[in-house]
Amino acid sequence: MVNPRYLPAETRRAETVEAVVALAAEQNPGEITTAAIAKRLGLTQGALFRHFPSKDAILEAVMGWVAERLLARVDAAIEGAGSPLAAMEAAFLAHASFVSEHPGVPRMLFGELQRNQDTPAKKLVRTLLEHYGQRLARLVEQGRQQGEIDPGIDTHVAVSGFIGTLQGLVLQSLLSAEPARIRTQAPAAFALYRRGIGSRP
Amino acid sequence: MVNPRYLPAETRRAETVEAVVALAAEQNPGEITTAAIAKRLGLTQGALFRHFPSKDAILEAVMGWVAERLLARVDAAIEGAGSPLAAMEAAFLAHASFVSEHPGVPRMLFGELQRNQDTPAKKLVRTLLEHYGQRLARLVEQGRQQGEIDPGIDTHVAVSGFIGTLQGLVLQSLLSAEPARIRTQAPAAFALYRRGIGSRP
DNA sequence: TAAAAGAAAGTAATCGCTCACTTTCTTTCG
DNA sequence: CGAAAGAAAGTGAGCGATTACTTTCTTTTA
Repeated sequence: MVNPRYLPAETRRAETVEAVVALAAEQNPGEITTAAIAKRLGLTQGALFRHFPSKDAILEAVMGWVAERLLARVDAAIEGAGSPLAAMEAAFLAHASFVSEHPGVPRMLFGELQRNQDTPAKKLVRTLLEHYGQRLARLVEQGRQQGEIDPGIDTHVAVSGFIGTLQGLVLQSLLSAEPARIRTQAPAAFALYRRGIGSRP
Repeated sequence: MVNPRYLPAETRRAETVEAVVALAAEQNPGEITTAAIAKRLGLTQGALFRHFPSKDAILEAVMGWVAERLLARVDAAIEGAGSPLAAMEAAFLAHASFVSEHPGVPRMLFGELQRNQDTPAKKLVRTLLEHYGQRLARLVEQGRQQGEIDPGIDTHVAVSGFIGTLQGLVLQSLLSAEPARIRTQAPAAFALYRRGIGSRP
């Protein structure tokens, strides 16, 4: 946070996004003000509007940042795995790791989904979850074909359970105020989920 | 919402709480204003403060309402079940049913947990989840002793998974904007969870 | 190449608006 | 009638956004 002033616009926008992500880890995302963002950047509040036309545009940029980073890490994890079920585990752990590093992210996503208006930021979240769900659904079907996943398991239920299991970890970390727990408890949580969907010998 | 004016204070307070719960189903709980609550009651905004000293006091009353009702229904479901695992299923379905009727409730709980300040309402949510977790943990241990639940399953992980599975349904309903889905998909979701924790023959 | 010109980035004050809460007066009902 | 409940109007604080101006960086040109 010890940045030089008069940064080029693109750099400033990137730092703004990261400032919001950091702030969301410390306080209710819905209560983040433009003044708080500016203070973290060492700027005045009005300066933000040189780089973003509105506060919603800032949130939109943040959601784009999240979607890009999260999907990239999940995709990388999937790619390196040897089987569908192993890919799901790798994705689960990568996601947990990402959320552990950025504890404000799931709260922002959830908070954005709750808004009644259909903001561009909200649309970004929906497409993110859509793409995420598609990847998972593909893995579930592959796993079923290869005999790793029980044929009686419905794909949609399996996907919902995957995300729910992660969300359970997020909720726990919200209660304990220890984001690191998401990462440490992730393997055990996935093991439980794996028992649920896995085929039986 | 076609109420007579000049209700006794206690009745008015109860209606206020229900109005907030109803509003939370339609819009972001964090953006519910006292003016919106009053409008739903057919009152002027200032009249609310005849019955509650502050907005936070209203939220606190709402959380108390939720805790009482939810735990009562979950407890009733548990009591009527024949085995620990059956009790968990009954609790799961009762919870899903409750949330289906009051879709704003999980969003309010989650939103309240996110606040940085330690409001009385937030404390109520924490104790609610604590009590809930205790009931579940007891059932898990009983189930393990009776051979219904796999001895290798960690109690804490099982509890977190239970709540997470529910949270997954909530998230899905948030995306589809169909609260009824929580109820209809609940049996399949619990079946998946049950496979995860159940003992194997 | 160095000074001038212009573009880009930031400041500080302020505006319009919304919100939670207060105050004063009025209505209802036992 | 008197106490409780509500209406109506108002207060002050905080918010996002705008504006006029200043500072810094970049490009042009004699």
